[in-house]
Amino acid sequence: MSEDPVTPRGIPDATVARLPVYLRALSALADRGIASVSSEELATAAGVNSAKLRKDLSHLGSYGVRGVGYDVEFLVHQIGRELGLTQDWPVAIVGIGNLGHALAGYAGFASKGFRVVALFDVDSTVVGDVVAGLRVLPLSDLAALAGSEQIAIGVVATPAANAQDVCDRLVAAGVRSVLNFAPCVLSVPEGVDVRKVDLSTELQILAFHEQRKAVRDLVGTPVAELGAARVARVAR
Amino acid sequence: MSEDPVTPRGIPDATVARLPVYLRALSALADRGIASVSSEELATAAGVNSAKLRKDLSHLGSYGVRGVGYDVEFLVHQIGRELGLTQDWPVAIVGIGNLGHALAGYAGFASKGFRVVALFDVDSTVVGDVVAGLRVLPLSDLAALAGSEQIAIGVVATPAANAQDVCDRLVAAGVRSVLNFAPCVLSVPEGVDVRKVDLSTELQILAFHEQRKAVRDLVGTPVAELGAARVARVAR
DNA sequence: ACGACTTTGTGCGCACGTTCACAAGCGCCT
DNA sequence: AGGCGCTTGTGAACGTGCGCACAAAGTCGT
Repeated sequence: MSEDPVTPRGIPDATVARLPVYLRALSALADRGIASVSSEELATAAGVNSAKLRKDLSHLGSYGVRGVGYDVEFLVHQIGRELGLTQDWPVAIVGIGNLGHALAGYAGFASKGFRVVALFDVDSTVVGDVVAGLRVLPLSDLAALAGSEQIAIGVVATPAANAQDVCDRLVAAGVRSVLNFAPCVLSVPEGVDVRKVDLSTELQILAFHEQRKAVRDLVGTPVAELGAARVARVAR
Repeated sequence: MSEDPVTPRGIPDATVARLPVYLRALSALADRGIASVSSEELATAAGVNSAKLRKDLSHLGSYGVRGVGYDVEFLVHQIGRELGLTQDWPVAIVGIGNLGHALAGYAGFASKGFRVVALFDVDSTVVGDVVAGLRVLPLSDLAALAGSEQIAIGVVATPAANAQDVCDRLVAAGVRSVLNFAPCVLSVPEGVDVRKVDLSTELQILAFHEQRKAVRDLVGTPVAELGAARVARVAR
């Protein structure tokens, strides 16, 4: 539901997820004055396999010259256009706590055409403050913004308890792309995209692997059955 | 390189990535006093397919009673143990800017056994400040911490330019799990895990889909070839 | 005590993503 | 001008993950 395995007749999701990485690597190369790059070099810079990189880029079109490589400047432009970075994306942040503050002030937003245009919070002690040059508005003002300036992307930086309510209001205000920092699942109607950024989840995944490594070290076996955890399963 | 497609002889990566979500949903149920839950209910709460949920859980063992469901309390314990949440994970945060501040004060850390034990920064105007009850140490003190208290997880919250250097120092200090918030790829030796949390990337992915939706709306065609972007490709 | 109902655990087919390996294509050097 | 070397673009094989659908297994009612 509300999730396409592949962008219809277009670029695979896995590829789309990597394009920003390529773009950043290319930008870095451009800053260093490098005009041309081979798939091998770019792949190393982006931390991926060169064949994967080439297949990814081939989805955009046949840019790139055999025997030479890719024109850095040109590729930056093409990827940027494909990602929709030529236009300006108005962003609203809801929840101006610690994280919301940090997000509002994050320089990485502006550099790629994302413009924070509104900040919201329920807490009346925060409303009215000026953060990163913007006055924090009460959450009730969100509905009004639907008519005036359209918001493309809504960022949810509230506690989990309020996240669904905030999300619903964003959707009601016409937002169809939500970036969720709250540790919870958001349910949205068809046609609305949600992406989750979850600190706690990432840490737990790291902890899992860390635990694996610790056990491996103790046992000294390179790839050992973990015992303890699944005695019952082995015994079945 | 340095990335296992599947945890050897163990739980698939895709499953591990979902376990924290299940855990959170289960904790919420437990808080509401619910003792038992079916795969269907839990799957809905976690936003996944029920068959997928059952298969995921089956990797941990055969907990769950046919005709009844899963014992919430017990499952919380099992998933927690599998993720290594029964132990305490010492975390160090490097880069106490806007984001570092927010991370240091993030309550979600403590709740799952992650304990922030040290804060570092290069900036001498920040060093010495007390953030979230911890004194910010100079980056040069990082090496010393390797001997005394072992750090399990290092969080990189610096600008991209410093990230690789910081990461190298963390690894040198014995850290084998890194959570990277800097918008860049980190290269690490074998045996070290890196997970990336990237604002800008997430926004760009949302922008891509948003652009697709905008084009679809304009054209009115449900699943249309996008033209413009790939005329050259069609003509081949 | 037995049968009907419910829910788990999983075998199987399918689609997606990744990687290898190579043919096609382009520039450069002689 | 022609061949040689380099790099792209992609066909094909492989592995992984996902979801359906069903048998196994346990509970509850009578």
